[in-house]
Amino acid sequence: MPPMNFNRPTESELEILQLLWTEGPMTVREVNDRLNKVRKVGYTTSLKIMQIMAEKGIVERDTSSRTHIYHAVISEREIQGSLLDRFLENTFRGSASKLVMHLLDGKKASKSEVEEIKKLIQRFESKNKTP
Amino acid sequence: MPPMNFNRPTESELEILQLLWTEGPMTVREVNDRLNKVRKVGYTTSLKIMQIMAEKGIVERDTSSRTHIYHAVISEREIQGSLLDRFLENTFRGSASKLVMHLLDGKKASKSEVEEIKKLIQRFESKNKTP
DNA sequence: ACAAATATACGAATTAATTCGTATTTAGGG
DNA sequence: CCCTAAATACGAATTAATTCGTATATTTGT
Repeated sequence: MPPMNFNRPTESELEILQLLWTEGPMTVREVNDRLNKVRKVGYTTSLKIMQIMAEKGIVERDTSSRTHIYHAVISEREIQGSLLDRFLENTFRGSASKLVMHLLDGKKASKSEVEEIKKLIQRFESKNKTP
Repeated sequence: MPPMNFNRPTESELEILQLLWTEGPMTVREVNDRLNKVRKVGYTTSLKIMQIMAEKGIVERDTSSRTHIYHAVISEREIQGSLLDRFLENTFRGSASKLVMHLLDGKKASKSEVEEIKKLIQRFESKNKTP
C-alpha cells in the first residue's frame, strides 16, 4: 500500500478541523453553531463540507445513530507541518528565519510568545549539542 | 482615501511576484522562461496571470515599447506580513510559538537558520529591554 | 519587402471550492 | 398515531483560479 496520498485540506475544511481538534468529535449541528458565532453559514453548507472531508478520508463519522458524529482522522501536527512546508516555500522561498523575523516584527507574537520561542530555541540547542 | 484595499495574491501570482522581487523588473518571456525551469507553463498562461495582476494593481508595466516590462508594486515585506497573519490564524489559531516549534522540529530550518533565528531573538530582546 | 518569429489581447474551457435549495427519511411530542 | 422538527443526501448554481487556443499586430532577419 502506498503511504497514504496526502490530502491538503482547504481553508473551510481547516476551519472545521480546528474545531474537531480542539473540542473533540462533534455533530454537524454543533460545528455549524460554532461557525455561526463568527459568521453566517447555512447548515447544509457545513454538512456538505463535512461530507466531502469524510469522502477524502480527512474525517470519519459514526453513523450508528441518525445524527452522525464526526472526528478528525489526520492529526493536527501532521497537517500543520505539511501546510507550513508549503507556505514557507511559497511565501518565504524556504527562509525560516525570514518568517520568524516577521513574527517578531509585527504584533504577531506577544511578549510571552517570544519568551516561549526563546525557550524552544534553547531546548533545541541543548538537544543538538555535540556530546 | 481608505488605506488601499488589500489584494491577496493567489499562489500563481505569488510565484511570479517572487521572481520580480528577487530579480527585478522583467518581461513575460523572462518570467515564463524561469517558470519553465521548474515546471511546464504555456507562455500565454504566464501572460494572462501577469495581465490580471496588472489589472489588480499588484504589478505595473512599462508599455512604451512593444515588449512590456513588469515590476512589482506591492512590497515583499507587506505581502509576506499579510499572508503570514492569515496563515498563522488559519493554521495555528494564532499561536506563533507553535509555528516556530514546527519550524525547529522538522527539517524546515537548517542549523544555520536556527543560528540566525537565535540572533533575531537576541536583537529583539535588547531592543525591548526596559531602559 | 516579405516570411517567420514574437508580442499582446481576448475569450473560453476546465477545475476546484463554496454555497445552498430541495427531496427524502427518521424521531419524538402531543 | 400523526405531525412537526431535525437530519442526511444529492444536485446544481456561483465564484475564482488556472490554463491555453486563436486572432491580430509588430519586429526582424535575409
